[in-house]
Amino acid sequence: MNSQEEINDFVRDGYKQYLPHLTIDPVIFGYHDQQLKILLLKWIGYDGWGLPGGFIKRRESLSEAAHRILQDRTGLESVFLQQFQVFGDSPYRVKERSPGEVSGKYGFVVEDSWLFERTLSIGYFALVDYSKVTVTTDFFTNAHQWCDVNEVPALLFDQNEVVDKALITLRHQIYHQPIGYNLLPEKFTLPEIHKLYETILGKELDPRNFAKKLVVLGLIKKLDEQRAIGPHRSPYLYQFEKEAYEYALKHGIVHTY
Amino acid sequence: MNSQEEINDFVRDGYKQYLPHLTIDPVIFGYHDQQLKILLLKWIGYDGWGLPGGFIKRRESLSEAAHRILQDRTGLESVFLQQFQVFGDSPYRVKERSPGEVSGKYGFVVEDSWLFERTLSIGYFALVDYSKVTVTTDFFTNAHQWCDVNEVPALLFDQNEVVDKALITLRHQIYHQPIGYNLLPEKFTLPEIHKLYETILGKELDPRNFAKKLVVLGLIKKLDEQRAIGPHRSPYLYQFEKEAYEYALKHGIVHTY
DNA sequence: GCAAAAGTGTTCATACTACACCCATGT
DNA sequence: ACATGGGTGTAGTATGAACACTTTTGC
Repeated sequence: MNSQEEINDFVRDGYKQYLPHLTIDPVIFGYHDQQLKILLLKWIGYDGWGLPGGFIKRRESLSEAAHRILQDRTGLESVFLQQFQVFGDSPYRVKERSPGEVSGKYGFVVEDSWLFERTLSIGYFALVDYSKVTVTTDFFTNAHQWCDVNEVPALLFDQNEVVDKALITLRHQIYHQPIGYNLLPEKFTLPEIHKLYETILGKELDPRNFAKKLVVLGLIKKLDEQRAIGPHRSPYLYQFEKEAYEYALKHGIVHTY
Repeated sequence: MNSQEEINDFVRDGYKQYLPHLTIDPVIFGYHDQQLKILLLKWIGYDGWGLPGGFIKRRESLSEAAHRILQDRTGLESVFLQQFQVFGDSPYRVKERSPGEVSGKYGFVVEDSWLFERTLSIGYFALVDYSKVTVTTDFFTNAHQWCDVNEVPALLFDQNEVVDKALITLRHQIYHQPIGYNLLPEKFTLPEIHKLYETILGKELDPRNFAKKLVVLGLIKKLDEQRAIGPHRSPYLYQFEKEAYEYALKHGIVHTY
């Protein structure tokens, strides 16, 4: 969507193709090089950073929409992607936007548009390896950045709340579901997965207890190979146990009363 | 909403007051007399049981809408009410409804209406004491029942999935948050709260371990009173520790790695 | 041999599980 | 006295937390 004609059509008639009042705003967590970042786009017209986002097509299921939006932005298919909350309480989510807020900022004037109406946002979060991502911007966005989760600037609307909640959900979830399948190479070392967990949780984890736990849960198995890593002892390689991993993804870990 | 004029107005022009394409469908869990039930309504025109539900007003926050809908149906304010998922994947949630599916069934013909358009549903669940509920039906619903969670009939659209997911979420949540404040009298006995947990979880819990846990967590405290219960030993009364309860509600219980 | 990172085992404390008997009450 | 439900304690097991030294490797 980049020709002026397409833009006009989207602004004027987009509601014929998309459901109004609803957007999907994915918080895309990218892990790479021992850092956890989120993808932000610079939105023209608002002059600030915000989440990628998109609308749901009228004849498309909700998860299809979420995956499509993620793929349009990042080029990735089949990553971990999960719905976590609908945002509809913030003042930004209740009021209409004024035409003046948008109109003119894109270089043309719009008097009325479905885009000015109130929109709720369905929050999703995704976990990707950001070195594999090719970010695509469009007419409404002219830049992107991978921003450290600890240094998120003020975002559009209530999106800081969305990001906070996504991070809380991710950290909560990591205690109940395995992660890493999409973030690590097929064969990885204990220090690698250990660091992944530390980075996501934002705290240190005892390496012995950590390794023990993963093995006891049967999520990973040690291979008979090692990786050379320069002037240091070669760590062993591990693999996820696919069945145990899938099972834990589906049924969760732990519970008591 | 019961006069014919109001109905017509709602069917024709309701979209001016409400957001289209979105409903809130609360699964209202009612506990009473050691049974866990959900509230179902009989929907005219579909000739089947379904969840209560409602639309979001254009100038109303999402949680206000959820509470309003709950209150309209049950008369209750300030109960435990929580969003858990948006449903937009089932075939019922992707296609439009045909006018023929609705029109005529209410005793009048409608050719086109915002109600025929695709709707996604935001799932909420609530926990109430159903002996305190006064169910209100309206033009579209002509009966209600409290239905045991283990005997839920086939419901409209994908609502069985909604109910299943609500129950799973409730059972999961009970391990991480205290419940009972809205379901038990202010002073209650150990056997009462014990049975509450057993009923919700659908399994037996050792009474000694259960009581111990609640006390260790500091959620309840023993009072110096007993309740007479006929020809048996009088059980002690307990109260929730409000601060600990609120704290646990907000921050959750447990976690490890 | 040295610097840097990997690997590994044990102890202690806490939390969970399982289990059975006596007590209080009204009839 | 008896039937019914309420109340309580302990021992065994499993799990989590804390903690330090040795090994490997390339230079």
